[in-house]
Amino acid sequence: MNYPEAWLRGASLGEGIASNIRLKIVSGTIQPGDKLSENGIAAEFGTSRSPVREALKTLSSEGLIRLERMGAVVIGLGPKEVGELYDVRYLIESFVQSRIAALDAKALSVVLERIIDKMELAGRHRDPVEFAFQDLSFHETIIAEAKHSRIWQLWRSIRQLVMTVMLITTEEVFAEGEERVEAVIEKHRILLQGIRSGDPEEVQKRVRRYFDDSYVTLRHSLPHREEDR
Amino acid sequence: MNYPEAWLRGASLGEGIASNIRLKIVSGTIQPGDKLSENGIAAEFGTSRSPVREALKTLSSEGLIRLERMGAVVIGLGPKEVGELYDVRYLIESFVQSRIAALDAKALSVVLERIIDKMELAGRHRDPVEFAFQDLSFHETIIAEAKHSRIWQLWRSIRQLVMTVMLITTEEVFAEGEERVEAVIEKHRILLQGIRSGDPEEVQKRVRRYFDDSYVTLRHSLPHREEDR
DNA sequence: ATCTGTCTACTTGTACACAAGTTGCTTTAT
DNA sequence: ATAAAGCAACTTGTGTACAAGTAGACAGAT
Repeated sequence: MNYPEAWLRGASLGEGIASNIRLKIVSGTIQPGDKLSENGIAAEFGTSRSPVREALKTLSSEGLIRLERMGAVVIGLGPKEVGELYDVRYLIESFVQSRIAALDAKALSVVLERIIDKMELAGRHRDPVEFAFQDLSFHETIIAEAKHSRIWQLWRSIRQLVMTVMLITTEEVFAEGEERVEAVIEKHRILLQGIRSGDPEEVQKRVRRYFDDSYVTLRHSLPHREEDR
Repeated sequence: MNYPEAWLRGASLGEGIASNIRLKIVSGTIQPGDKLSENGIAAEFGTSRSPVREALKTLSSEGLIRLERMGAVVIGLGPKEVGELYDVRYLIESFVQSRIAALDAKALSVVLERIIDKMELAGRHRDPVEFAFQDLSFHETIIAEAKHSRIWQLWRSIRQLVMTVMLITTEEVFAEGEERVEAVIEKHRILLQGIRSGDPEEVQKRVRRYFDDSYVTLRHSLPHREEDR
C-alpha cells in the first residue's frame, strides 16, 4: 500500500518522507526495534539528509520512533498502542463535546451533515481514501469547534497518525463489504444525533459508545497483522 | 530571566535555542503575532540555520509558534492559554490516576515521598530552579507509572512547556515568601495521601482540587504580566 | 491619481561538506 | 587462545551554498 498522492499536495519532501515511513510503521512493513539511519533513508528516497532529519523529528514527536545517539529506533504501533491511541481520541472528543455550547450545535450539525453525505458518496464510489479523509474531517470539525488551543494542538500531534490508521482500517472495511461501510456511516449519524439533541449526558453516552465500538472494530481488523509475524 | 544552564546539559544547540525562545515566549518578551525568521534567530544566537530549524520545529510541535510560508509567527501563551494548558494537565493526571493499580501505589508513594523531601530541601535552600524541577518530577513520576505510551507521548509534547511555566511561577512563589512555598509542598502532600489511600474516588477528588487550586494560583501570579503590556 | 508591471531583497527548502564521536572488527602482544 | 589496542566505517550535529518562490517597493503608463 502506498500513501495517497492527493494527501501530499503542496507538502515538502520531509512531510512526504514522514508520511511514507509512518505508513510503513503502522502497516507493519517496518517493525518495532528496527533501526533507521538518516543516510539509509536519504538514499532510499533519493534525497539529502535534510528532509530526512525533518521527517524523523516529526515521527519522533508523534511517538512512532525514538531518536537515540546512533540511529532512530522504531517504536511501532501494535494492537496495544492503537488501543491507547483510541484512549486519547476518546479523551479529546469527550472533553471537546462537553465544551461545545448548545448554541454552536446548530451550525456545527449542518457541517457534519454535509460531511456524512460526502462519506456516503465516497462509499458508493468505492473510494476508501476519500472516505477515510471525510471520516477524519468529521472528527476534526468537532474538535475545532471547542476552540481550545491546547486540545487542538494535542489533536494536531496525533492527526497524521490517526489519518494513517484510518486509511488502513478503512481499506479493510471496504474490502469486507457494503454493510460494514454503512455501519461506519451509521455510527457517525448516531454521534450527530447526540449533538443535535443538545443533551450533555446523551452526548457523552454516544461518544463513549462510539469509541467502544471502534475499539471492537479495531481488534477485529488489525490484530491479524500482528499474528503473522 | 535566563534559562537554567543545568537544564541544558548535553543538549544540542537546537534544544538550547528552543528553550531560550520558549522562555521568551512564555515570559512575554516575545509577543503573539511577532514574526521569527530563521536567519534572524541564527544571527542572534551565532549559529547556522540548521539548529534554528530544529528549534522552530520543536516549538511548532509544542504549539507555541505557527510555521508559515514566510516566517514563523508567535502564537504565545497568555492567561487563557495557560489555563488551557492546565486543562490538559488535569486530563492527563486524572486519566493516569484512574489507571494506577493499587498494587503500584506502595512503591510509587515511596518515590513521591522522596521527591517531596527534595522539594522541601530546595525550599530551604531558596533554590526555585531545583524546586521547579522536583515539582515537575513529581507529576512526571505519576504519569510514567501508568505505562501508557500515548499518554506518555502526550506528556512529552507539553513537558518542556510545563517546565518553563513552572520555572516562572515558582520564581514568583519564592519571591512571595516562605508560606507560599510551603503551601505548594502541602498541595503535593495532599495528592500523595490520596494515592496512599488507594480509594479511586478520593484520588479523583484530590486531583481535581489540586488543579483547581493551581489555576487560582496561576490567575494570581501570571496575569499582571499581561496587564503591563 | 491610480493601476500595473518589474525588480530587489528576503524567505524557506534542499543539497552537500566537514567535524566529532561511536561501534565493532582486526590485528598484535602476551 | 585470549585480551587489549588501534583502526576503519559508520553515525549525528552543524555550517554553508544554492535554487525557487514571495512580498513589497518603485517606476512608468494610462
